[in-house]
Amino acid sequence: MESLEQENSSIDRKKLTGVLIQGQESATKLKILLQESFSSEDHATNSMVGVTIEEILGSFSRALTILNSGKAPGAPVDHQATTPCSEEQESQNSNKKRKIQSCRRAGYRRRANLYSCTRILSKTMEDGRTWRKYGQKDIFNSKYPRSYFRCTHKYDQECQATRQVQQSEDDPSTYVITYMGEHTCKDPTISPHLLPPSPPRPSSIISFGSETTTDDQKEILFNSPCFSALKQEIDEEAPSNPTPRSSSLEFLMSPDLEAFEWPAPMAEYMGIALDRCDAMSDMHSSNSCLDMEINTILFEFDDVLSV
DNA sequence: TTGATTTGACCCTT
DNA sequence: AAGGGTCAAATCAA
Repeated sequence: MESLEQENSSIDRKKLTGVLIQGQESATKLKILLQESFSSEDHATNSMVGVTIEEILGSFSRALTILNSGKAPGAPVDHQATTPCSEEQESQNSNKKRKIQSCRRAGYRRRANLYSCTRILSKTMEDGRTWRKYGQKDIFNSKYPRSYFRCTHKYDQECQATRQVQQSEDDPSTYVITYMGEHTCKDPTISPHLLPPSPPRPSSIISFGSETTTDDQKEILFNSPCFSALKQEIDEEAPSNPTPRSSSLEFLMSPDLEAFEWPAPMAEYMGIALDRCDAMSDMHSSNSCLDMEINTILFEFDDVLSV
């Protein structure tokens, strides 16, 4: 009985590893294709695509590492690290400005890059979410300090999303925003209908090379309010130009994608797609499977769209 | 050991 | 009073 389960688990693991490796190869190929296809004058897009691809590949690598080491990704750390809390210091320090509890870090566990992270460039720090700033730090060899934000609903809804915001050194009017973790909260201040309408734009941003998806379906996906909103900030630089400045894949991978209220089946499948993107990683080989991986995602979209 | 990240107390603004 | 920003210190990863 138990051995059967173990055997199944082993098979699943092999399958999963195979899928991840395939995805890794696909992402590598995607990177090469994107490098070739984007014109060299569009530096912003090029750099964002590059960053995004590196993130995909990094995620793949981590997923494989985790899989091979037998650890569950994002497994909750042991927050109640048992150290009993002594209270002696507080009263002694009562006339100091800040009281220090001897056990204040008992549950503190720095995240070891287990969560997906996505970096974007934006002219504004606003993203429709409510954040609480919890720290700021001057970064070594960096002109500008880095600000640390957590989701306002971290405690009331146990939302794990955080972000770091830092002014770009190249362009101080631009913020480099790194999102980590995913919003699990339902923020009542977010409402899709508040988002601006999306202008018409070409039906596909990236040619996915899929025979299973029609241009109309791509149009639905990438002209949806979700994608429009996600690219809103980046497009602000050129609001009159309906041509997207960065790849739809990037928006597909934005953690804030979850912030939007997808129709139920779509939400489910977007979750899958996001997971897949998140599961890709470090590039070491380049092979053939781009179409397969992307097709897989689109195939799932097809399922949704045909619902 | 160093630099980055997170915590929690304190203070300010609304 | 509640919520958010600041800051020193604790903690962690490299």
